[in-house]
Amino acid sequence: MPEGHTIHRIAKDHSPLLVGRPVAVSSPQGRFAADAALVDGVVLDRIEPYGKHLFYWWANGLVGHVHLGLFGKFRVAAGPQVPAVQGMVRMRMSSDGGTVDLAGPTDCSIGSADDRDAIIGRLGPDPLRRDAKPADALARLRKSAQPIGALLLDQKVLAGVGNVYRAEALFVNGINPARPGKACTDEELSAVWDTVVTMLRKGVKDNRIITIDRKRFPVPKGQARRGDTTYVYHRDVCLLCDTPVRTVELGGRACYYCPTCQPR
DNA sequence: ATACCATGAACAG
DNA sequence: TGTTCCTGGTATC
Repeated sequence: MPEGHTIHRIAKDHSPLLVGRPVAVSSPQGRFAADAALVDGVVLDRIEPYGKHLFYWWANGLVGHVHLGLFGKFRVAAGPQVPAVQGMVRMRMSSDGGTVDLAGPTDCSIGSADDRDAIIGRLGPDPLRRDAKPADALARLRKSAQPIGALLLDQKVLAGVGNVYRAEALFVNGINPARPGKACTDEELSAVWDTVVTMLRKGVKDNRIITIDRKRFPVPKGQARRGDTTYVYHRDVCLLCDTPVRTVELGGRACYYCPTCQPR
């Protein structure tokens, strides 16, 4: 399930299978069929990740857009053998390097480079991109009266953070999610940005979300269980202090936090 | 067999 | 603010 790290990892993993080759593009499920025909058999030049979005640069000048949303998933089969379709496959991309199937995306469409620019124009900086300018995100956080928990989910502020990383990034910085952005210090806000960069990069590397850093926050003996991956997200009690975790609805979703470690 | 839930976001009003 | 859409895994009957 996708936050920004998933998207960057997908671009990394799928590129060697598809980029630089002609790709057969189809839509077994049907809804992408008309668009698929626009790029069927065309060489794929690049897969570009930005925040939670993927862009497919085709050699004929068209640019595909995929947004996984909450349910979107890829299935990959390396090698030239094309596997049988399983389940609802909106888009299938197949080359002699491998086959990639996409199911359940919020968006899967073919457009122009201008369409791609328009989408990115609506997004804040992506902490995973080298060209990211944190100043843009920090300025928005600093001036907003909105709760920081809502701001971190807002893709116009910064692109790629989802419900897990927002909770965890606020936790390790001891910030209550309901605190307005403008009530945070510059130091706190830049620490949050740095945390998000570190966490997302680790997510790309691990190909999953593990935010626990035992060097930074030693976990009390007996508190940790095998398989723990977060401090507060989706937990009953705080990993560090055992206080019951609470949630507050922010940005339309439940934000997990520890009332002890993140006082108001 | 059915209900419900999930790391998301666009759109209506 | 509420509604809608996308899929599949797990829980519940």
